[in-house]
Amino acid sequence: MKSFADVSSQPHAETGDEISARIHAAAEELLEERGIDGIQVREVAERAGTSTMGVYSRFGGKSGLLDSLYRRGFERLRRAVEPLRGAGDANEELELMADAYRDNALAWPRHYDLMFGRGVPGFEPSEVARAEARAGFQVWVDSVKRATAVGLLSGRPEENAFRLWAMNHGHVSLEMIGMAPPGSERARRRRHRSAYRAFLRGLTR
Amino acid sequence: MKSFADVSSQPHAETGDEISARIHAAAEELLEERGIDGIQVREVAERAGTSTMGVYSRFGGKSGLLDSLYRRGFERLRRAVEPLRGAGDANEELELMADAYRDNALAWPRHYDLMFGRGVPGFEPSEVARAEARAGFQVWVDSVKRATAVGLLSGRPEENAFRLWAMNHGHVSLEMIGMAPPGSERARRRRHRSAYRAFLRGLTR
DNA sequence: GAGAAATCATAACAGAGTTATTTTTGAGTT
DNA sequence: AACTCAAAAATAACTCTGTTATGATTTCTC
Repeated sequence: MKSFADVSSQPHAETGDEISARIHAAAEELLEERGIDGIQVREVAERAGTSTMGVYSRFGGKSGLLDSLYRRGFERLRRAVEPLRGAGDANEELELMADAYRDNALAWPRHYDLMFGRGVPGFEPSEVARAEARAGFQVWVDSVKRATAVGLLSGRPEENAFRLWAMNHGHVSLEMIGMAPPGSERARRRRHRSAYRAFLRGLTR
Repeated sequence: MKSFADVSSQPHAETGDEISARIHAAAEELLEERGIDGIQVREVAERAGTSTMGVYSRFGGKSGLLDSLYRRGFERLRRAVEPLRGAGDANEELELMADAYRDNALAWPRHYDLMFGRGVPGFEPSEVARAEARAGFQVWVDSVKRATAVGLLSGRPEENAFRLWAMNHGHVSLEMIGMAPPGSERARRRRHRSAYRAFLRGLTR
């Protein structure tokens, strides 16, 4: 794997043809099945019914493929969280979003690894991909704004949304590498949720 | 890199001889110089003035070497935080520890990557190494206990210490992958510290 | 319908971890 | 002091995987 910078303009799989979609799907399958280093160009190509060159002509190589999966991961996360806007009052909305964040991460753990860099040799997401990832963050900002408007939170929404994200990510991430205190899924879920509540109390003036 | 499980009993570099120490030092140098995939067995061996086999006979291969670096990373983190016990009142102590956590992570970013899995192909730390890492967590628990005793925090110390850790890790980790809102080092440091303060408010009943 | 551009299959290349083989070294014994 | 044998080291070979090269083929454009 030599260069990553020169493939950042590769098309997202969504926009491609049938074979691109199959390649993408095969890579995604392998990702969750075997982890990030289970994604091998030859294997992906074979599963997609094409040759290794297909991955190069369509995605610009492994890096482009990973970039595409990265974008898919953030897109999926956004789609899990976005529909919750307006669900219940401002507090319930944020609580549900925090839950959804954790659920999504644990449902697609290897994807989450990719999105936050765990286990990825020399991969750096392209600028477009990173921009998309950050754009998904806007959903959080919006909900925090709502909560601020009704007096549930105080302070700059961007800052508080980032704190909320950091709290969520910190918990999920430590949980996923086995550093969280032991406990059942129920207990861990409860821990995450109560962390959200403490977060809320701390940011309310 | 084929197996990781069978090298977990390799000695820590500390306990080894002179050449082990040189190998370890070379690997550490390469880690911070070039990142995790800059650690190449051949290069490490050459810098240490030995042959590639030295890495195998002494560390059991690359995985054992990474395991040793992992342990070193957590040890260094512990050593950065531990001396702060008893520094100032319970609140100042925790605040200083949060600062020190961030400082250590940013001073040794590639090490931090290794400790929390960023960019590491198929590496899984050995059980001993993970146990050591978790043991370092006890320092936090102790300080949180102190804070709880003086009424600064309420709730189970283990839980709160974990939340504190998760908050710290979430912030540092997002900052390191460039997902934090833009700002100077001063601004980012302030953000991290104010997150600690909010954390504290949230956990005080 | 012809030429050009992209794509595909196959194979060759290169880097890096690992294993195998041979050489050297060093301790213990007589 | 010479010899034996085991451990460690050096060198080379092996393998896996990302990448690039090379013709052949298909597809798109004019």
